[in-house]
Amino acid sequence: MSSEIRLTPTSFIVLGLLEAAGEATPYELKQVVAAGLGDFWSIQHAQLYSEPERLAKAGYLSERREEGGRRRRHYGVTAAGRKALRSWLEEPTAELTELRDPGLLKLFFGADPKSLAEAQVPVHRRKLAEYEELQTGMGAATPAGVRLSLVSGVGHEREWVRFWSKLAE
Amino acid sequence: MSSEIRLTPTSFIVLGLLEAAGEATPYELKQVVAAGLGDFWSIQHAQLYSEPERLAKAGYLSERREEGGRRRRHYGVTAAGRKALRSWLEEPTAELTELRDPGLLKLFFGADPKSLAEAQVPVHRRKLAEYEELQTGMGAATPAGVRLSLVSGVGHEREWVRFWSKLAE
DNA sequence: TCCTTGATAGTCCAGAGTAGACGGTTAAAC
DNA sequence: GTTTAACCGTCTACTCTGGACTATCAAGGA
Repeated sequence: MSSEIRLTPTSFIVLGLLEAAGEATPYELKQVVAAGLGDFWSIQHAQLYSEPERLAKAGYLSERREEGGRRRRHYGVTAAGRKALRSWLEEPTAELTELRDPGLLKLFFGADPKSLAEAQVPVHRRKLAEYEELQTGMGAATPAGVRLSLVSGVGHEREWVRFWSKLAE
Repeated sequence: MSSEIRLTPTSFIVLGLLEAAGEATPYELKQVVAAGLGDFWSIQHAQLYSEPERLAKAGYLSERREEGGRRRRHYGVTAAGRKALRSWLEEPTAELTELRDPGLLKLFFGADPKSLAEAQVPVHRRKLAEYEELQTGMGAATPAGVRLSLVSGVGHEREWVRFWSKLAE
């Protein structure tokens, strides 16, 4: 509740995950990210340790540290944190996707389309299959936002497979 | 040709652009990026000043500085730079796209799909139109890689328009 | 001729994010 | 009990970001 800090997408990821989880350690956050969210917004594991600390110092999270052993830190969202998350969610954004595709970059600069495509097709196929499997595994309890994000992910992976497959011919 | 440095995507963007341009100042690179490449891999203008300096110090670029006035620095690719670029281009990559979409992130965490979609549809439509216009403006001299990257961009923008339009209903 | 204005061009810095090495802790199996 | 593998956390060097700030130059008007 002291210094004002800039809230970045990373901040909202931490706030959003903690809001859903109730309370969690950085390690638990790391697992949640690895289980799915990481596909939509990659984040370094070290940040899941440093960012909560930063947010706690600014009053957005509460921190409880274990006494012995691993001395894990458990974080929870405070009222201020909840409010910041709400107002971020309520504000629609007109920002565009930031696309960073190493393969596309090479293609742009003149790499051989065919050999590039041959490397890209299988990984995109695999990703697509992974998404589709996640989709069939979702129950009625899955939040709408999570479901819709996956729909988007599937659409884009299909597009990639289409694109690279054509180049592979 | 002294210190070894890590070559990042930023490095290859600078090398690739300079290879195509022959020789250029950071400001000129900035304009090229703004004219198109920036859509595929965003890069901060300050980096177009610092990165060439870093590359020059490592021997990948030559540097010529104007004597008077603005003291512009003109950079060109050295043999070592050309070699590094070539071997990067020759190595296909299996890395996946890093997708960073602020709107999708909000959706994931429970933002209202409809109002989000209403903000997203117009900007994606505009981007799509911009890409299509670029496409029609391309001549026979346009490198294949540039043309193909645009094809990919169009495909993804269409996908975004499709996705958000459906949510806007 | 000098002045204003706007486009052109370059520098700087604090702080956020990345990549990955490294080191401790714990439970289970042998 | 000791080994082993999984679990968990910290650290550092470096890259990248966002944006403020300053300087240079060309053109047109007074």
